[in-house]
Amino acid sequence: MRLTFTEENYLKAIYKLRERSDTRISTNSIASLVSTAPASVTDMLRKLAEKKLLNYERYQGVSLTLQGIKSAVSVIRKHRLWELFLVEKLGFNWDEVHDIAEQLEHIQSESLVKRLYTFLGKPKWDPHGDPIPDEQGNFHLQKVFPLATAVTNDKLVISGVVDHRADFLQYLVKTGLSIGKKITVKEITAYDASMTINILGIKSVKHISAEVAKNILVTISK
Amino acid sequence: MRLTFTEENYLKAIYKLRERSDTRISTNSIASLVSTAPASVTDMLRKLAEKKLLNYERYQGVSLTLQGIKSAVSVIRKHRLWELFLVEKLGFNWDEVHDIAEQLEHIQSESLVKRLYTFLGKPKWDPHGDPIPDEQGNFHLQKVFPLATAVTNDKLVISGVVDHRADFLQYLVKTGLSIGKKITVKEITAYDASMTINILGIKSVKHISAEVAKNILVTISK
DNA sequence: AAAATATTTTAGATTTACCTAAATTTATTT
DNA sequence: AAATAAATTTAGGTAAATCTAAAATATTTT
Repeated sequence: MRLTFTEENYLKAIYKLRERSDTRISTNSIASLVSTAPASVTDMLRKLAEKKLLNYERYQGVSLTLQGIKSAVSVIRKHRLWELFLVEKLGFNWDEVHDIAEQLEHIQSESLVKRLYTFLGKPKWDPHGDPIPDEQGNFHLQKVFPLATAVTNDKLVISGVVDHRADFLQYLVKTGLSIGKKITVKEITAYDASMTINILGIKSVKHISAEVAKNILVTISK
Repeated sequence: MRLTFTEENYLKAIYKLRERSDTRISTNSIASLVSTAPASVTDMLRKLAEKKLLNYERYQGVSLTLQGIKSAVSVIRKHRLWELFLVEKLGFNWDEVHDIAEQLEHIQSESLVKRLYTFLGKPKWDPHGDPIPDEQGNFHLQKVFPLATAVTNDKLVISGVVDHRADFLQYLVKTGLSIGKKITVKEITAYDASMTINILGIKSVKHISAEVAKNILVTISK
């Protein structure tokens, strides 16, 4: 089924809300994610329900159908592949690519996605550390957790972020905390939960606040 | 000025019609190029004239303003850069890329175009042999003419096509007549203007009709 | 130059995605 | 369990890009 630009954005937003928490997905939360009035969301939900992309009963919230999930994942896959392309091949910084990928994710061509995927070396992760679903829509699983929950002497790999805002990403880049970097937790200050960490290959240690640690995702380093 | 997808397509169509012949650009010809009803074209022309992208007086045809030309050339530049990307980097055949480039040409990001241009090695020609305008919108000039106007013993390089339809391009590929190929005109049959040519590096000669020769563009080989 | 034909424009609708304001339903307080 | 507040939907409209049918203008033919 061919979807419009706007329909795809709604499905993507609903998919993300579903991922973010497992409470009911409200009209208002969708409205704020896609930046429209709640009344417009109601219109669109009715339309998408008619197309069998989601289940909707007035006042009762929504849930994606299998078809809706597939469409959303396909858009997310394209978004992440394009982001990786922009960073890896065109040399953009990872904090500059979001808006361009928001446009590119709607380009319709199965063969284009297939070739782009191969061109990029069948990647599993995008530059923000988010997983890229495969052709069947399956995500490559990995135990990702916030750095804030780590303990002293943990050896970790930075694999993503919770907060995707540009100023946070810029701070990370400046501090040398980019995706893939291996770090060791040296010390955790009890009273404010701030952390002292070492970045592999760098002599000095870095001190980061609990707030920052909450927004950095890591995996165990083998 | 930010233009919509549709506005850009109208400007591109008008630019192409202007290139194709220097008679008046009619409402009907635009309508057929953008596949809409003439009445819709009238509406759009009025709108684009209001935005100072073209000069329009009812019943008198249109002409692009400087601003309109700039916008059209920018879209054409993006189209051709993306086509080259698809062929050179993703391995598409040159007869498969048009529809995808029609979508990609509308992605809005100056820095993306700049980086793509550099990534592709600041190219001057797209895979169909059409010139890619530079950042200032200037085309790299070259004396390109139809193969049909060549004479016996001319040594030429295939540099483009007049007819961009898929079946013609497929015929060319199958016959070995791709962009950049060097050829020599061996014989021209007087009564039907068909040609016998030799492709550099191939022993046998090829026989092509006058119709085909009219649709192949060549330059003098040095 | 009148008539016939072709082109172009106007008039009036439609569809998509949006809006605001008012009404309705659900959730939370008191 | 009323009352109040919050969330959601309905009602009625708008702008962009399209359409068909009819009217106006231009061009070509006789």
